[in-house]
Amino acid sequence: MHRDVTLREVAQLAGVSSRTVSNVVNGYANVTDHTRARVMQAVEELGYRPNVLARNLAQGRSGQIAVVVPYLDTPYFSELLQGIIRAARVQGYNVLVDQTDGDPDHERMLIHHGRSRLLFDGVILSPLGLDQQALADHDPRLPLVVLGERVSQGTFDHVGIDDVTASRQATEHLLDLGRTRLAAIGDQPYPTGEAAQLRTRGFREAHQRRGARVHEDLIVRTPRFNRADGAGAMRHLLDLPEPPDAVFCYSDLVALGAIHALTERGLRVPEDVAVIGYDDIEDGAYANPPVSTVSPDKELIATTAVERVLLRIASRTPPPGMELRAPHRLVLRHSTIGRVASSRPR
Amino acid sequence: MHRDVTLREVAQLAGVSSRTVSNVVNGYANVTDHTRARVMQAVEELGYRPNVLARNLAQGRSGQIAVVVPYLDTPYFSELLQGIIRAARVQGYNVLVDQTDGDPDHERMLIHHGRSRLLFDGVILSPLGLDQQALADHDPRLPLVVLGERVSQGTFDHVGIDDVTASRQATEHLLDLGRTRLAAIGDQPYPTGEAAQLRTRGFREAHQRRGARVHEDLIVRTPRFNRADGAGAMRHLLDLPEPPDAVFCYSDLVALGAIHALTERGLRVPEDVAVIGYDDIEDGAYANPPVSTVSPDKELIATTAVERVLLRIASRTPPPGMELRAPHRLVLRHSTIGRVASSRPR
DNA sequence: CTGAAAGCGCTAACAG
DNA sequence: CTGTTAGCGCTTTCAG
Repeated sequence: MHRDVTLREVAQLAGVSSRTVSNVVNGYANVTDHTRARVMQAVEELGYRPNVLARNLAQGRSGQIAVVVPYLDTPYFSELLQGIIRAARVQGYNVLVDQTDGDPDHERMLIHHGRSRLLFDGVILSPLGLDQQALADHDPRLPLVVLGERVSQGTFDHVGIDDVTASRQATEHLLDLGRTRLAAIGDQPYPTGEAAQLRTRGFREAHQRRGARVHEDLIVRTPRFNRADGAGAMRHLLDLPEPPDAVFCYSDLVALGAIHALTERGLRVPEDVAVIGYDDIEDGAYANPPVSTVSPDKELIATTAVERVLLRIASRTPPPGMELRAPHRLVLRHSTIGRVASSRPR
Repeated sequence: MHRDVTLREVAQLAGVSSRTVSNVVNGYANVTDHTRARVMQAVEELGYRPNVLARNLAQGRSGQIAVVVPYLDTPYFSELLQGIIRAARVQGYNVLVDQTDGDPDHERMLIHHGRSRLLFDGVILSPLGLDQQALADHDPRLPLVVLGERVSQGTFDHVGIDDVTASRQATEHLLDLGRTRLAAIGDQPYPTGEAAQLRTRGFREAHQRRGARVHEDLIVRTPRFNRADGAGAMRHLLDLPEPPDAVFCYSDLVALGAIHALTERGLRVPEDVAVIGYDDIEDGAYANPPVSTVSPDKELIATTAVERVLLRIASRTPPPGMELRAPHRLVLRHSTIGRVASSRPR
């Protein structure tokens, strides 16, 4: 393994100082066309490529952001991650991905800059194990953007959609279908379950607005928002003396699990039970039946998160924490309205 | 923003040289218990945390591997990525994730060490746009592990399953069900479609073994292995004068798309058409009906890939390229065998 | 087992 | 517009 070409060698060959080469390589305009050409030629000739490690050390930044999600195999997160990586690359940033499995200690470590400094310049975090309190305690020097349904504490940005409104609209849709016994799957009445609680609030508000009464025993808790939880909760609901005729699920995975359980029992969706989900993942569109859902603008969430974290990285003094709301819309498919609409997704 | 604590400051406080602190921090045994304790205390007291950037430069390695997949929102890749990140973390490595969208230039850039040196110490690549030829041309100094169905060229490792056998078994299963008009969705008869070609080969071999004849017009090409392609291909097949009574899909997504199209036309799976997929993604298990599939040992593929790339990184002289085969098994669900088996996945 | 000191390759004051 | 030079903070050879 022969030694790599260094900046200095390029400078030597081009007959200029290393400072000038650095300027050329980094596009700092202060160079004559003529010198630039000479330098470029030397770069070509020697096959020079900058050593990021040295640059990082000299600049005191890594040019990387960390994206931290609870579970990578959750379609919602992978779809989001995709957008984040694209947006970051455009800005010349690389993305370090980490998965926490919802482990609070792991999440806590990350908002304190990991176990070593400077590995990443900022973090985009989708918290699961940490509540508001714990999040507020993050290293104030670490540019942080939080995704999901937490509220900004002034020291970091928060990007998400209006969960209460979205949930209310989803529930109203079910009520407007003439359904009367609505279930909700996914409540989490404890500090780290803020996302879930906002959705439950929307669920209640919808009933209130439509003058319907909430069936408290049809609000089911689940530890996570995955398929297995959805299926389990649905089975539980079907075992009740008076099962629901519609279900608002706190994620599309939960909805898919619920539909799985319904089918298993020989029930039809939506004829016997209407189902609506949340997140608008691709699986939902192709499921049988295709699942109605709350569709957040994921692309915008991703680009906004990247934009904000880079802005924080670039700022000398940390900007105040902002609350950023992306738009959402209700996407109606067979799982609530039946085969009346065109069935072809996309 | 106050300056960070450096190794030297710790050394000063502990009354030892920086060399010793370095030894302690990195666990190089050559230190007295006594000195170690003193150093540790100083570390605590000052809240010292090593600066990775400096360490990287001094060591000439980044402690990162790049994982490069065509599409992050493809469940198969996100499930694999999950395993890779876990395995890498155990070894103290961070994972840089990149998505190529199958762009050959992007892939080519990566196997030549990206646009700058040392950003990552090795690469795990799932190629899509590059064929054997192009892959063989990778920077020989870059530790490389290739996933999927390519064959090692001697200069990198290849980790995958035995596609021909797996595909043959899936097809035999359909034939053994008594189906006679088998379709295959996903063929790609061009240089970068090696994965697809191996599956087509297995499809043919199965017919041969069972003494059945291959219906050439039922082998459908698709540019990708996603839901939309699956649905499109299935619609095409259903428009034929004599549609198939069973379909072997080259991915579970294709299978889900195919089932979507079948349901749309009012056909029943598997009564009218049996469907089997490939990859064993979670969606398949919860789909309606649950999808039979070829299940590769993803966990093993992930850990093996990490193991091999780290081994290559650690080796002074590059080890010869190895061909590593992970096991697979056939998972039978309703989409081929109907409701006879237990329906609860997992 | 520990100390001193020379880099790692690049950036960015500070002149000129 | 370009050259000189002093770091960035850590690792690591070489002595002792």
